[in-house]
Amino acid sequence: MAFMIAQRAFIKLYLITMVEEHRGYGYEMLENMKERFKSFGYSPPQSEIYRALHELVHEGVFYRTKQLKGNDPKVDFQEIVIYHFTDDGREKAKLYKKQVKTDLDRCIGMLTKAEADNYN
Amino acid sequence: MAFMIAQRAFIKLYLITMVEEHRGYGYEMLENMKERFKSFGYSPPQSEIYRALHELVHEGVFYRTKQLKGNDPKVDFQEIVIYHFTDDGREKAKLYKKQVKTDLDRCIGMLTKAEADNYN
DNA sequence: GGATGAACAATCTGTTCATGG
DNA sequence: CCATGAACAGATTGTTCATCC
Repeated sequence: MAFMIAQRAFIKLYLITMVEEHRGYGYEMLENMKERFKSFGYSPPQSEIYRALHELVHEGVFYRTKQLKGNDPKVDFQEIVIYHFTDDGREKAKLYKKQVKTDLDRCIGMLTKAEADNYN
Repeated sequence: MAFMIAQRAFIKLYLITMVEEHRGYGYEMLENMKERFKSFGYSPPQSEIYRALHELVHEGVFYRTKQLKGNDPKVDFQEIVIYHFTDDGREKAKLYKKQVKTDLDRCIGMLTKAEADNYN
């Protein structure tokens, strides 16, 4: 058993939730996470977001489509990659989230214990 | 800023507290931590304990003395390494613990937030 | 600046090996 | 088995570079 939850798993958890909510593409999700954790002084590195996305694709949870960001190609040629659940991806994701939940609880327990054990 | 607290820091925290309480040597502290976290399925690896101890010595927090485990050399020749605070080690340790406390709080906050954000 | 991807280097961690009583 | 230490291999991570619009 590992010590703490890995950053990778933590990010995957958020990515899955964001895809559930149809927030689509990498860069946007990166900015979203940065904003959420700004007050914690944590800024997920860009590379980790993409690695996590690639892994989820590789694991058969997501598949990718490409589209232009703007609806009118004349206006914006920026191509973005959108992620969607595969047929059994939703089920896989559900299971994954369940496992992560267990791990989150375990980590919170250990950290709380450490505070109790080491500070008055 | 790193994502989560490092295992190294977590272990150092416990080592400092244990030395404060005059629980002396590496192997014993290892067993102690294993026992404490057994229910969490976490078993700190032996190498990490020693690395953490070496670092604390290197950082000038601890110094080492050697002694035989049994008081009677005829009974037990097992040599053990005892750790003590250096002159300014106590102060350094206090500061270190303070920093770790901040980090523990931060981590608990992030993990709790993750549960709130990703589960119902 | 927005968006994606890959390469690279550093760090951290887990397992194994080595030594001795 | 108790006790310490080091070596080694692998995984994770952070920074940087590359590319395109």
